[in-house]
Amino acid sequence: MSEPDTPEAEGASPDREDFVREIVKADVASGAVRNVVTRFPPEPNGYLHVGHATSIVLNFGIARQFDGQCNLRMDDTNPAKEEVEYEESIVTDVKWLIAGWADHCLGLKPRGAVSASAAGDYHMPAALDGAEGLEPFRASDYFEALHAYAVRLIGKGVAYVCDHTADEVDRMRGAPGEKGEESHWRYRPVAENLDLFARMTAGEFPDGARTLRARIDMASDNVWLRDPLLYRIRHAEHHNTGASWCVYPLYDFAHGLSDYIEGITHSICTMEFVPHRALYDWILAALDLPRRLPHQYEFARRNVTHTVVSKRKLLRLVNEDRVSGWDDPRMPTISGMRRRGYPAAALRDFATRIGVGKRENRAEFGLLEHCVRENLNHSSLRRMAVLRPIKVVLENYPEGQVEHFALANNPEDAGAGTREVPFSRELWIESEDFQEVPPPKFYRLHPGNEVRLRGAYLVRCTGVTRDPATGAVVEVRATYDPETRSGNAPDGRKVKATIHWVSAAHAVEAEVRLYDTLFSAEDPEDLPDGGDFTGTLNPASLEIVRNCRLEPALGDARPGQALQFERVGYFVADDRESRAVSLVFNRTVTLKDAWARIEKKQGR
RNA sequence: UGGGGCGUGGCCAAGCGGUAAGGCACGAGACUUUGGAUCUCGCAUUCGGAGGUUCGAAUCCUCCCGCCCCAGCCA
Repeated sequence: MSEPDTPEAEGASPDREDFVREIVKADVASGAVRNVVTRFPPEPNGYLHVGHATSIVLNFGIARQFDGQCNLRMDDTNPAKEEVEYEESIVTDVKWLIAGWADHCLGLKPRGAVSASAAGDYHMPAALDGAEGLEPFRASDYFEALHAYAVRLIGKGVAYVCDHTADEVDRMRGAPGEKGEESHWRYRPVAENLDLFARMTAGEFPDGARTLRARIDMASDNVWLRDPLLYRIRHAEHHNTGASWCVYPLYDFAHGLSDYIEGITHSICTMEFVPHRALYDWILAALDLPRRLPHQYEFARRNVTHTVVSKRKLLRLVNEDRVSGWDDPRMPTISGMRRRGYPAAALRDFATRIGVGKRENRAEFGLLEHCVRENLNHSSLRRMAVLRPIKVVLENYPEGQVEHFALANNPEDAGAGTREVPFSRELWIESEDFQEVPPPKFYRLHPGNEVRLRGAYLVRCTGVTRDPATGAVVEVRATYDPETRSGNAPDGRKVKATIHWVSAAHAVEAEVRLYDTLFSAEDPEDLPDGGDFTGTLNPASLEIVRNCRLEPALGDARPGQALQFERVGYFVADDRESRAVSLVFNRTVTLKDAWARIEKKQGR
């Protein structure tokens, strides 16, 4: 089959074929669907996380591939759990994730609620691109429409007001495998239902006193078809509609109709909603709607090792101060990953690589890191930073002399230019780059050995200076070869290692935060009986290193700018914590470390 | 014990009756002024299991096994 799809803005992740795309493609080919419209409908009761990211990439990716659109919608039908703070973070995160990739597919709407057409249809298509004052769609902007649809259902005799208590309803629904019991009010006359529903809406009854239910089949094998609840009474203010309502629709009633109102063609959700599909279809079919009906398709939620994505658990981490907040760089939230320095394109690449399927899955965290490294290798500025400094004195380098070396900002990208790095007699090097007694295969600095100082000279270690009291090495002594300026020896001799350095006199100090996975366990939720997931929290997930010595160019690092501290890892200045007095850098991800593997093999 | 979904290498995942893609991880080597990057090579005689249909089965049929979801007035 020919592939009309165009090459990607980011060559690494072409839109992949998956079962959802196959369905969409077939619908377009058959003419069943003309304009593809998907939607991303989070409930604003928490911050978006990696799982949402994969859903965003799927939904916007499809919109993008088929020249359609993807509506951002707040699924805000529960006034008790939702907040504007979350809504704002969701908009920010979605825009950030799709920026430069699918912005043109983002479906938004003008302010305000839907209203009915003359024919009584409720339709709210996305606003034209570039229109003023757009905002996300909101299920709460359909409350009026939803209510009208509920009244129609009552009028058709397929919905009724039920007076049973919550406990009774639960009990009468019956367990899977047995039949349910019909409500005493199941055959209430239409007029009485209409009156009661109006009075529920008017606030005559307390919370929980009555509900509106669909009359479907109490004997169904599918428990979601056993007269599901459509509306409940909640005397609560809603963050969008204020005190206008005291009855609120439930998910199953609101969702399919919201899809219909927006003209969604493919409503993609996760596997746990498979049993709900029959209800989704029932509601839409029962209303005799004039326009094409949306359809629901389900895929398996994507999981990642060493983390959790349940909102309840993420909320606990925040509330119990296990992390500094929703955007703690260790959090699997989009805002956390952004703050940690993960590029949006890397997240999209990750989502594309793990694919879309119906199987349970848990992608390795290492794959996410791979995607981040691959992106950053091409985009980050190289800098030198010594995290745990030890001083090296070049015995034969003139005191007071300063040279400047022009080092490439990115060897992978000649266009990135160079910057000047000062060099002098006293330097800081990484303490782990010096070993007084070198282990096997250790090519870096040790007495008698010669190494290259990146972009500068070859130096040979001549010895150490010790603290007379403790005997500890306080300083490494070395000589440099003036003939090796810029790193090559005229006699052609080779060194096996290149190490990074910072001129002591010119160094900038900073604090660096090293992150590891938040949880030690691959699956933090796979617990021995009765255990709590916080028990698998990684005690070493954050290490703060102070008094790091950085090359001067890092003194004015711009927050958000991707950096590679050569030989150490990728970093980003923290826009929240950095102050003039002490810069703070977050480690995005380490560089791959072949030496660590050798050490491991050597059993150390 | 009802209904539904799913089982392809360590992880993810193509495959849609014609003889097991790809990525990550891992291993070996080359190259290297980042022990980074890059490059090369290796890595499932077999697709949860057992039968059957077929010239031919991961793909079709039957039975079995395993895992997950569903009894919120949450989404």
